[in-house]
Amino acid sequence: MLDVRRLYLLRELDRRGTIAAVAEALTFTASAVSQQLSVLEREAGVALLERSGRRVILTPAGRSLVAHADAVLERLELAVAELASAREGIGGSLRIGTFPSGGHTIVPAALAELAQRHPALEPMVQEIDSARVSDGLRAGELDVALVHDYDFVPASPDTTVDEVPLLEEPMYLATNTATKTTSRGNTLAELLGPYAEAPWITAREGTTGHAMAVRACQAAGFQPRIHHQVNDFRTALGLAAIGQGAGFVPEMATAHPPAGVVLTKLPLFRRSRVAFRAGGGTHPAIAAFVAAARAAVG
Amino acid sequence: MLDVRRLYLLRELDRRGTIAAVAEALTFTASAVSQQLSVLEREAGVALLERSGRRVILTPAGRSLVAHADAVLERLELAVAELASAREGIGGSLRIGTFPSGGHTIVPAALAELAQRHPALEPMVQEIDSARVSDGLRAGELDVALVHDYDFVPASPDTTVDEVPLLEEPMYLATNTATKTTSRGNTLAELLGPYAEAPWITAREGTTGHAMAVRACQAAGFQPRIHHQVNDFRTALGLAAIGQGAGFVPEMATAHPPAGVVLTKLPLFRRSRVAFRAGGGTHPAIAAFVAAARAAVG
DNA sequence: ATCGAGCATAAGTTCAGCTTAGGTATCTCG
DNA sequence: CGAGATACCTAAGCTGAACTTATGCTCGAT
Repeated sequence: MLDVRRLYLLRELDRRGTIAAVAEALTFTASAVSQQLSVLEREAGVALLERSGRRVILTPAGRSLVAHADAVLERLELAVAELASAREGIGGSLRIGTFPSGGHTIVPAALAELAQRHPALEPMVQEIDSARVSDGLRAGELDVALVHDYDFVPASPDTTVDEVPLLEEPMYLATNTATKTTSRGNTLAELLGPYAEAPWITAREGTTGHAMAVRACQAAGFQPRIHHQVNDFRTALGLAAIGQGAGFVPEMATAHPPAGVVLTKLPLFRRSRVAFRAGGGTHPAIAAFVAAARAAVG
Repeated sequence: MLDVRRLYLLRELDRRGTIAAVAEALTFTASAVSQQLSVLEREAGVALLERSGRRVILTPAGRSLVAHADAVLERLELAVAELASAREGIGGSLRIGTFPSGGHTIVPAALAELAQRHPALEPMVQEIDSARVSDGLRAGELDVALVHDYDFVPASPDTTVDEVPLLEEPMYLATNTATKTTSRGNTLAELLGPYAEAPWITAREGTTGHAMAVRACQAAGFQPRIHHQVNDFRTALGLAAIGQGAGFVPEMATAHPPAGVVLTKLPLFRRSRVAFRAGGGTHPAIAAFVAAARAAVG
């Protein structure tokens, strides 16, 4: 019988790219991971890895084995969820990951609801970059996470993670009274066009928020001149208010804008979702969090 | 992560009924099995077993966990099959189980075919009672097996075993020239009725062949007086030939009947199939055996 | 009553799987 | 182009999980 722990290592290698990264994530030494993968390969009787420069890559056989590993681990997750729901009551710790603006808004409301309904549950919140959520879930560092994506920046599909939609909110263009121009229409190009030469305020490079801003401007026909890179939407609004440029903010951040800001609703959306390990959706603590998060967004 | 080896033990306990039987089948001590199941139960956080007299039975939670174990192990079997097909060539040992009359006829023909096509494959044949085939497959003592069932004796469905049909053959009533009566019809009752008071030759008590004979006679309206219990159809034909009674034989055994035997085709069928572990159907050696067996039965 | 079957627990043993240590090949950068 | 960093592998030693052995307890059959 194939050892599922070794299949798990193979899967992590596929996702993380190097043995060293797998070892680091699972707090082993690289040697241990290498040895276990060697054993797996010997048992398989087929080459699963091959060296490529100083790293290793999976052979086709290795990749198809990862697909089986995904299926097996998903089913095990389902079994764990069922056992958890068989235990009476919801309790224990629940590790929650969230993107920063989710932390401000959805999370406190959801946690208040959750604490009231399930006092034995100990939520542990942790801000995390959306791109690292999948790794965190697989490694067991997180049980559930709030994630989002934008138009123009589709999330890459990931079979190891299940997601339930939470919220779809329009993005707003934040400018100020001085720079505001009367728009001639309400397509994205018409709304953004007047700011083709303006300085822009975006999220930090490498984030999906940044990519969304760039691609939205490109779709409107220009390359934005980015002056400010801040992840905090309140800061972005503050900069826009004092005429430092134009920026994108989600509806969630528009509740109490600073004086002088002008907000224009855009035909551009951000979708927030709750993510968890594939098969984990029936886990009572996760299901309770999902329910609380949905209640929190109304 | 749940340990799949422990889930495997739980599944075997569900199938075999006692910890001692599981231990015996897997060549462990009962103590080892008991300890591992205790650990599984502790990890699960739910009662999986409860004592019932001097044995243990699975709780509902335990049984539902077994269902997950079935799914996981089936997927692992699929992975193993795929790895085997990725290895170039078909070789290694293939453990074949067969019921006795299959051993006479189908198996030699199939093995000749198999040896010609795949000389590196080492078939290992073993006669085995059909009732024990499922256990043997799960325990890895067998890779593939010829099994059969009869009308009136349906095989109990088993999710851990996949089967492909091989042959459906009519059963024959074997009598001799002296005792033969002219039948007035061709329903089972009409054909068997004249022998209601005759002595009968059946397979040994506890086999499906025995159960079939009894139930067929009951369906024809009488309780057979069983004088001889032999599993070997040649022997049964020999007894019938010398006027020792009436018996049932499958078409497969009617090729060269002894002198004096009268064979009457009955509206009663025996179905032969090839069985293997669920998920194992794509294993190249198993697929090759299935193909050879189908070729052998024409 | 007695005995065997079945399971659990305690204690001792063994080996799979880990770390440490050291070596090789590859990539990067001054 | 040489030095250092990175990534992996192998050898050797160590540790704990999982096994066996030994023992006791309970239940059911004779």
